[in-house]
Amino acid sequence: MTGETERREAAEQLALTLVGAGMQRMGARALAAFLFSDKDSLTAGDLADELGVSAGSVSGAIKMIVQMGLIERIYVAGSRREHFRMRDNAWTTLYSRQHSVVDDVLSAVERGVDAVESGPAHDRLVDMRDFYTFLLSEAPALVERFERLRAEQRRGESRP
Amino acid sequence: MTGETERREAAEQLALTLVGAGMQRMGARALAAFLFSDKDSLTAGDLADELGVSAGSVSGAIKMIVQMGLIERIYVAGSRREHFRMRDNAWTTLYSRQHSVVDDVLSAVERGVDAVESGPAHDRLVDMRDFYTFLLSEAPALVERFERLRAEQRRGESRP
DNA sequence: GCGAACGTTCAGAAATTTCTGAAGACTGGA
DNA sequence: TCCAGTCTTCAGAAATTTCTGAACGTTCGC
Repeated sequence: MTGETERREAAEQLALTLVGAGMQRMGARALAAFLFSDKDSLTAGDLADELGVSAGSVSGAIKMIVQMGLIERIYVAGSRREHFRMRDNAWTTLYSRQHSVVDDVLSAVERGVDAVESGPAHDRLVDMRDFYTFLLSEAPALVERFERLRAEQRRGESRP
Repeated sequence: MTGETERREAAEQLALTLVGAGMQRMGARALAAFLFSDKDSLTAGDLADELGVSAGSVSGAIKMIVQMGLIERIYVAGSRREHFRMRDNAWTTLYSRQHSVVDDVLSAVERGVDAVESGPAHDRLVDMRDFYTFLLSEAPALVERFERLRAEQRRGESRP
């Protein structure tokens, strides 16, 4: 709908929001660059130019969002450089991985449940454990439902 | 099951895990103190003693976890101090509030969808929007399901 | 092998966050 | 009104995180 300036601004705006949501600054900016790029893939050098930061920063940012499962390396014939692009199922992947953080919390809560005699504190810890256990148990079905829904939408679009 | 030392250790362990999950240090320690306490309520002074930190730090930590919806102020007859305790539905509340962060992200994504001509970037942004919109739409039903489940469990326990 | 193009690592600089302690504000009792 | 107890605020100190730039690998073409 608009020009390059608006695109950049929207990208930076999204990056800022992600930082507000707890993401690291450079990782968020790099992610936004991937989201908003019409190229098939970006290299570390592309990112450094686009974001105006050092190669070192880019290296760290890429490492982070690769390990979050949001981008992946792809091999481009005839290019020696490392190309990256967003993964197809980036968001459902991210959602699932975030639950491993919940797993860690749950382990710590479990330890608390064991360490505390029955009483108010014990009950509170059990409540916390029960809720997050429930969340974990429901997550896969949620993702599955989303994917089914999306598949249906796609079918619907292709025969209009 | 054990003594005061184990309880403290389990509390500090949980606090550390929460920090790893992105929570602020002092807020996490205060929250753990509430979780692991058998008292009906804690005052700012109690917390400062328990955690061994300044009144200023405690003030900030309490403000934070109140605003997260995890603890609430209660009025204790005959005491001039401010008493706090964990809220009954702390975890479902937290889960729901976290989604207002998602709301912010969605707004930024929406802006991106508008700012970008159709093409790969546009498609990517639409994908992202669709997933998080789906998550938001499913959250209330998820919480409701949990509460129904818990209510059933409680009924089961009371007539054994 | 050699050299050039890229990427990574890491020590230190810069920026940011977090904590403290002192000063101040509020509350209820005398 | 004054006072004592309690909590909040805020400037600056301390700790932590983040970024840079230079040195070091790696890889590929020649």
